[in-house]
Amino acid sequence: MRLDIVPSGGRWCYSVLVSTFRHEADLRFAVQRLSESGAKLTRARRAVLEVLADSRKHLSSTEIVAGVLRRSPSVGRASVFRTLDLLSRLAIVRPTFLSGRAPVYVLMSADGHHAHIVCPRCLKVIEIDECHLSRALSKIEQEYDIHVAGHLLEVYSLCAPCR
Amino acid sequence: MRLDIVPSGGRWCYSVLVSTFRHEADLRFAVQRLSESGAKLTRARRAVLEVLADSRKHLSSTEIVAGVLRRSPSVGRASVFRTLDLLSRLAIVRPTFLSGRAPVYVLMSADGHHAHIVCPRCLKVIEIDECHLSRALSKIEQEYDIHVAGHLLEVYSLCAPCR
DNA sequence: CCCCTTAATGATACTATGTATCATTGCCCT
DNA sequence: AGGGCAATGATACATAGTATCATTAAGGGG
Repeated sequence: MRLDIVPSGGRWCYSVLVSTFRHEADLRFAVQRLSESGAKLTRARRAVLEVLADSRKHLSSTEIVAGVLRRSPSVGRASVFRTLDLLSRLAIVRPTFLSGRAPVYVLMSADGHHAHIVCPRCLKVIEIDECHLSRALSKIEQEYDIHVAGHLLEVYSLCAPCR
Repeated sequence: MRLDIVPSGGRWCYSVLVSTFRHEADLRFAVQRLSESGAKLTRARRAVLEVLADSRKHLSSTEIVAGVLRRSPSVGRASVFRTLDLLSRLAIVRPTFLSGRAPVYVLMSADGHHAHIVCPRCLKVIEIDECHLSRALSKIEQEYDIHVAGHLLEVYSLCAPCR
């Protein structure tokens, strides 16, 4: 079972991840990466992925647990956390600290990157589709003699209404 | 008291921040930003900053609490967390998830940015001094009509020994 | 330089988040 | 279809972070 595409968030990750699944395609991609890694597609894992895919907003671990219990009451709390850890190791989600009370899981794209803008006043999050980082990353690859597997970019900036 | 340069990490941040204070200059910058914000420079806050400044490695909230208690036994647990929250709101530190068991606080530079490479195998962290993002950020500023106040870049890549 | 205001503290008790354990189940390969 | 073993669910637990509130001390104004 191939893991560690990105370091696991570990204990605290679960409480701070929020989903940005927005399309059926994201769900299919996640299921595929899961099965490619050798992990079994169990009821608990399916439930977590479905909750993430169904949500139109970022979810905290608490919200994910609640959603899973609503959908599949027999799924255990611990399995939700285990699944979030797994998804995080597989770079399917990535925990970030967006706001104090609503930490979130962000979904990494298929090639392992994610970018968003956070407004520090209203805590709104704007997903960035194209982050224009390829040039900068090439330079970093050269300088540090590495091969970039993925990246997370957070930009802090007031949004238009807050300005 | 001007806050919210960057959203507070909130509850979970404290356990996942790690310091990257490495120079006296960083400490002075932090003290200055603290006083500029209107916050008082108390014994508890001084102790937290000194622990961060003294460490040559990333620290979890638990390690920070321990370090503060060693240095100033009278400082209360809660004040350490309150201070970490404050520092995070002032963009002096920023919580990130580096590894499962050793989440860390990263120090933002004076102009509000930070970048590092994380090796997903050995969890080593390499700080990036120059991240070459200015061009990419300009494009993002144009596209989204924002003025970037700071950013965090995490690059995931195996380090040389692990490759 | 010493009050005085009030932000901040420290102590305690508490809540919430994540985890170890382990007997049991069910996924998936052949 | 069956069996091995990954994964589960339940429970109890450990640890991280917070609310509360009486008390203290930072630091600005007089």
